[in-house]
Amino acid sequence: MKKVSIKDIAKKSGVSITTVSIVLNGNGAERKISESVIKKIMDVAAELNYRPNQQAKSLRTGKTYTLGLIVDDISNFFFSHLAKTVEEEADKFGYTVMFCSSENDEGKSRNVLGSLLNKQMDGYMIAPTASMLPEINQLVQEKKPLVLVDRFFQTSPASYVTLDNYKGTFDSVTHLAKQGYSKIAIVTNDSEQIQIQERFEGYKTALRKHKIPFVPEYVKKIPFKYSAQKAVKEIESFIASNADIDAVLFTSNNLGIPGLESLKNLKKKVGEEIAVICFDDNDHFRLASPSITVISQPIRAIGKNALKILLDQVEKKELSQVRSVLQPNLIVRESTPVKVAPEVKQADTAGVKSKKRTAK
Amino acid sequence: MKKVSIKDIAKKSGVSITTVSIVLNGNGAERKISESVIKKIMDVAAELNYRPNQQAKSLRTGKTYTLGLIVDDISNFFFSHLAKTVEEEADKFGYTVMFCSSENDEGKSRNVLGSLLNKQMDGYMIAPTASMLPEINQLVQEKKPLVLVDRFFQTSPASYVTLDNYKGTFDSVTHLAKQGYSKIAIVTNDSEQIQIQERFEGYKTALRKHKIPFVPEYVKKIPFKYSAQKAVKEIESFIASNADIDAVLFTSNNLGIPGLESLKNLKKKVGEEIAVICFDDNDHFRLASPSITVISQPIRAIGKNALKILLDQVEKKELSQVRSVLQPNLIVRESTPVKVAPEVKQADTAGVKSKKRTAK
DNA sequence: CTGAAAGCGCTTACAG
DNA sequence: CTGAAAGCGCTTACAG
Repeated sequence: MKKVSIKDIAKKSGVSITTVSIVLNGNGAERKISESVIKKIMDVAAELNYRPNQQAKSLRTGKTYTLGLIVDDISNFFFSHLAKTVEEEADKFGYTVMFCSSENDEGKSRNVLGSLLNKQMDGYMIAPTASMLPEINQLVQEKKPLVLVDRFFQTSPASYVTLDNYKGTFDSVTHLAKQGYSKIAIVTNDSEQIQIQERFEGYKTALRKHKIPFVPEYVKKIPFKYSAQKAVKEIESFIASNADIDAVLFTSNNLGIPGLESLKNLKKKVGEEIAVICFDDNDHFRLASPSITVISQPIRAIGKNALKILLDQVEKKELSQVRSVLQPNLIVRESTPVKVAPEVKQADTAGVKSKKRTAK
Repeated sequence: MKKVSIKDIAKKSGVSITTVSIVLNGNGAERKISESVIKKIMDVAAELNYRPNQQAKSLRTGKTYTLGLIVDDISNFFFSHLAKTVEEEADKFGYTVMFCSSENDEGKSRNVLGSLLNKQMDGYMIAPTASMLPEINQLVQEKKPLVLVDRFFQTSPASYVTLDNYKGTFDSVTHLAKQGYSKIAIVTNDSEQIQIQERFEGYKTALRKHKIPFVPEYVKKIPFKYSAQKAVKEIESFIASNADIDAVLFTSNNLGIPGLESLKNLKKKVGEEIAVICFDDNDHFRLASPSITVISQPIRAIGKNALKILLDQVEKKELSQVRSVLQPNLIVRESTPVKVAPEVKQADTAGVKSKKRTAK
């Protein structure tokens, strides 16, 4: 009753394992195996409830039909939805996906990548941490199918799909400026990661364009490693000590949720006392009262694109670097109304800059 | 430059592959391989950037160090958090996890289970759909390590970890009754799944206990398959056509989010015009205004327990059925204040039942 | 202390 | 039309 193999089927059908293998792989007709033998083999296989051992197949053929996905944290809204899409799409092509969380940790990411490598994934989809650059380049050099998601390295030849992060924050600040806000804080991550940098650049450039002075005190950087609780505390004291800001931009889901909690704790009325924009949409931002204006990422498109790029490599259809940059989508909701300034000044961007702020 | 194997290391070190295998598995000392040979082999392996082929190892040893996880939908809050815990814990023991979404679909779940089976997982953790019963029993019969999560089959000898679902809804209704509500609706799934049934039982029993009549019109069952949008519409018309209800209980995250959206659309004031309790906690319920009273599941504990049960089977430490039932936690928030009835009746449960409702 | 050989379950030229 | 044999990259008795 133990594990049935093609050997068992061969014996029971009275043919060789070669024939069984051919038939089971659907090449019976092509190889002109007789109808009766094909039927016999199929029947016996079904009867014995045969399951091909993918390990053995892979060892022989070099294909595992398994893809490895490494993200920061699978429970994060963005990544779990990305994983869903990737899995759905992969399934269509007969691939299963193995996922790992890097926890944004150098050691952990090295470990999980190593273990995926040992398990011979057919391809790798990775949201890399900064420390992974050497490994990423090594993968490219070894010509392993690989696509980076959410982030990438400017110096690396690895393919990637990412968001136009710059545009995301640029559009946010532009929207805030148009609504009459001029004391726009940004809460972002303390990270060298390209997407974080670009979000910050978009913020600064948009301020300049709208003639709003850049105020270093309005910038808060939270380390990735902080727990949500710790982030809440930090953001709370940041907002409290900058009582004059009239708008705040959270550059990720992971910052926006704690951010809103901070504002709730401080009893700052969102949309009235302070305008809020968050990166990444989610249920809470949509359903909150007031609902939150967001920069939404086209998560499904990101996942689909990345998977396509990856499978094109796996199937050797496209091996050169492909860079896919998708556009974010500003969804205006209730948290960013036209500003009703105490001075009842016209909500005109040009007019707002006048009052030069002195460093505190 | 292609794939380095132990053969390459053997050649370069001038020893046999047997010796290489022994050393690489850390049994060099035990097998009394000379220090110098060990060092030589290790050096060569490092130099060649050797990676053991897990496929080959597995084929030989029968262990893949991979666990399969099948859930409804990995992007769902409950399951993505469960996945995170499972992955974290598995990693501690050297296992990687492969996840699949069954999408609550008979065909899809059969497919994903089949492909995991072919890939020879060391163990299976499954949130089974009703249709999976035969496959589940087959797994048990074949003595494959298996643990069910979130749901189980009363007739099946498979181990499981689940929530005391009955208590979850029972406590909810009790809380509502104590707060003075007596027209308590329930929005649940249209499903035979045990956990759904139990939640419904808890609701009915609690009503009886608090002498609140059970009103069939107050029950709304939404099919699993409905999209969130469709659920919103259904719940909206349900609430609209039962204007007299004073409280509503959503028996899952997947119902609570659309449910709150419905109430928002209807401009029904949560906590004032209608009390709300949801199953499963999440960011939105916690941060909403008013915040939502919930029955929270100890997701981490569920994941940890399930993984332990599974690994105990994998390592043959405990092979008999183990049933783990964890307790839910009622977190009272702002959506279920003491009822201020128009009649200013005492918030006394016994007194409330008086006014007999006529079927609409 | 170390190595030759068998075998895990498959596929794939090659031969007839 | 079908089969014998080699081999994928490992581990593991067994022998010396």
